[in-house]
Amino acid sequence: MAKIQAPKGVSEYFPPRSTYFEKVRETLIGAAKNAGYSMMELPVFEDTELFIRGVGESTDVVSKEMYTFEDRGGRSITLRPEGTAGVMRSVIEHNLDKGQLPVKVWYSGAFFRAERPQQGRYRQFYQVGIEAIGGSYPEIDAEVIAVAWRSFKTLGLTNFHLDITSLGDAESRSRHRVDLVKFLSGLNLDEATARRAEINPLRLFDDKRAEIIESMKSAPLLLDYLNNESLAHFQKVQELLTNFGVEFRINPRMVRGLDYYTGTTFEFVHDGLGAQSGIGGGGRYDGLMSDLGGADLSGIGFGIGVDRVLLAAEAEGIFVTDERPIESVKLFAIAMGVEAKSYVAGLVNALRDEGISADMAYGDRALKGSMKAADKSGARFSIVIGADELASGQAQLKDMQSGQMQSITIARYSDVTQKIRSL
RNA sequence: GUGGGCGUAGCUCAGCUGGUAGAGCACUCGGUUGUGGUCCGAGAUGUCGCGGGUUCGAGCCCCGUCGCUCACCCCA
Repeated sequence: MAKIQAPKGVSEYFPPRSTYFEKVRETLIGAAKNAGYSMMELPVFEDTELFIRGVGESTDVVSKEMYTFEDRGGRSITLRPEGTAGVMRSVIEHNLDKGQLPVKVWYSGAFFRAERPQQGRYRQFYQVGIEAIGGSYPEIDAEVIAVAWRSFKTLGLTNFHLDITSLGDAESRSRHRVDLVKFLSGLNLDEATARRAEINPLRLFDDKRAEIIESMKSAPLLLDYLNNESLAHFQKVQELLTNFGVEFRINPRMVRGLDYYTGTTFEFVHDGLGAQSGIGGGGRYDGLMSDLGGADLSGIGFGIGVDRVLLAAEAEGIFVTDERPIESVKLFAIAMGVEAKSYVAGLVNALRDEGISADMAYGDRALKGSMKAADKSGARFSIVIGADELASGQAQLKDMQSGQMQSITIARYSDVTQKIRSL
């Protein structure tokens, strides 16, 4: 029988690495909760129109990276390539924007893009994101950035940096665009590059080729075109971040791939990854809500790539790969002989009933093998129970770290649960 | 979509100018009638990615194909 393989480019996590993945995700979510964000659980597929209108038809994400299919009713469905559009749709649909503002929510889940996979880039990947909708105060910009910053710090990441810039408001952007296009027309660009410039002239700032980087050095920067209002907002955000102790650098050449961004935008970059070095990013979006048929509210949010943060954490040696699980059970019980087997199964079940984590050795392994299983499980204590122990009502409880043993009563399950709870 | 590298044990990999398949780790058992981590010994495990070709003989050479991977592009 031929083995069935996972579809190309998907990431999967299984023990022991899955425990690290979980730790990363929980840390990111924890930072969001800690700042007053509430959970939102959304569908992984949406009406295709949502992403065309929300993310922007001209973006690469929409034009060539979406998983789009027709459902049985003939509707065009797309597996979500990002999280913000879905959140907006749901907020509008359920009138959350008519309640108290800002609406602050977090989400976590799988996202899909049909790209050629490589290190840190998958066709199904995981993101944790937050959105704060309704309110264009600089304090919210600073809060959102600080939440991401704090989550990375809490994880123990050090080898990363934060780039920020402002794309200003529509007025600032269109003034800049005129000059930028004029500048680019004076450059001798190849056909593919010229086409990219036509779709989004800002893209050229992101080009990795040395000659393009060189010729873009004298290109007009959007940051220099911000009007007073946009500039004041951006300066306030910087001031707040500095007060918070969040380190950042202003990168006027930073480019984001989604069309909806306006004003403050930011990106977290890790230095220990391959080519896919962005571990998270986001920004403000002024017109998105109204474009999707909602109230004309501004919002700001970020998306953090869980897969990439895990890679980054591993690159920094945050997770020591000693095979021992980081989360383990309190007691590991081993039975010697058949009668003891059912006693032990009952004991483990009783412990679990009491909320005490417990596991056991199955089958007829030699004691040595069962002790090895106890060791591997990372259990805090182990206990061996055979005919002798059942007869005497006493057994040796072993501390797996120190190796010390103590005699405990096992006559009733409650004797054991009480004892274990007290340790 | 474009280019490079690689497919041999569960994992990481070795395998000479073609001659019938190896190591380390992990696993199981034993050394120590019932106490793990260290040490020692033994054992099990392979359609050498798949299909074809050349050859007396292919893991090795040739062609095709599938997969993985890294980079471009793009992005989390």
